[in-house]
Amino acid sequence: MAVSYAEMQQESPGIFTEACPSRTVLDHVTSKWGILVLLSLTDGTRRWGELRRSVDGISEKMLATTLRTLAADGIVERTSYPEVPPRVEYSLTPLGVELMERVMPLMTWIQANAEEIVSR
Amino acid sequence: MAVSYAEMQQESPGIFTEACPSRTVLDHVTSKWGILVLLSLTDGTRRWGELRRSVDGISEKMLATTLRTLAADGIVERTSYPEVPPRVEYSLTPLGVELMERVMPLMTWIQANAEEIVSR
DNA sequence: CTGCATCCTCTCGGATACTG
DNA sequence: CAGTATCCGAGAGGATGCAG
Repeated sequence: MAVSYAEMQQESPGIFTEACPSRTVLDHVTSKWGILVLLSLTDGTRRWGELRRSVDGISEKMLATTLRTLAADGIVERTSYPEVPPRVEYSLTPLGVELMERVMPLMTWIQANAEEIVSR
Repeated sequence: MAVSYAEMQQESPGIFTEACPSRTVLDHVTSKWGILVLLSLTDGTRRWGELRRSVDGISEKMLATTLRTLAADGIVERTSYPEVPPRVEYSLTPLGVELMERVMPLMTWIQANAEEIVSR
C-alpha cells in the first residue's frame, strides 16, 4: 500500500486534483459531521433519535443532510419501517464498515493525543 | 485499541462532545484543506511554492491559514531561512508523522473506492 | 417519531492587491 | 519568494415551524 503522496500519484497521476472523485469522497467523509455520524454507527444500527442524541451538537437539518449524502454514497444504509409511529434505522453498509476500519485508528489516535495538541 | 465508539466512550466518557479537545483536533485535521496539505508533506519537506502547486485548487490565503493552524497544533514544522530571496520550508513533525501513518490507509482506500462511490 | 421547508445568520473561503 | 490585508459572496449550518 502507498505510504506517501508520491507513491499514490505514481499509481494514479490525477489523484486528489479538484475534479477527481477522490476529492468528493474525501469532502463527504471529512465534512463537519460526517465522521462523527459514522463513528456513532460503529456501535451498530441506530435510530434517528439515537443518532441525534449521540452526536453532540448536531442539528436536525445537518443530521438529515449528512445521512442523505452518506446514504447516496453507499456508506450508510437507511431502513424505514412502515409503522405508527414511524421508525427508521441507520447502519453502516459493508462499504461503510471497510471505511471505518480505516478511520478508527485515526480516531483513537486523536483521542489519545488531543489533550496534548490543544494545550499548546 | 478501541474499534467502536462505545469502547472509546467507556475509556473516555466525554469523548467528541462539543467542548472536547478531540473535536478541535478533528476539525483542524479534517478541515477543507488540512488533509491535502498534510498529504503533500508525506513526500518530505516542501517549500511554500511547492505546496501551493501540489495542492490543487488551494488559495494562498487558505494555504497560509491551514499551515498556521497545523503548525500551532505541533503537527507541521515551519522553518524559515533568512536569505534573499526568502526561503521557508514546511515538514511534518514527529507528531505529524504519527498522525499521517493513521491517515494514509484511509487515503489509499478512498483512492481505490472513489470511482465506485461517486458513480452511484 | 422522523423528518422536510423555510428563513436567516455568519463563517469559510475566493479574488485581488500589496509588502518585506 | 513568501506571505499579509482587505473586501466580498456563497453556502454551510442553526432555529423554528410544520407534516406524515
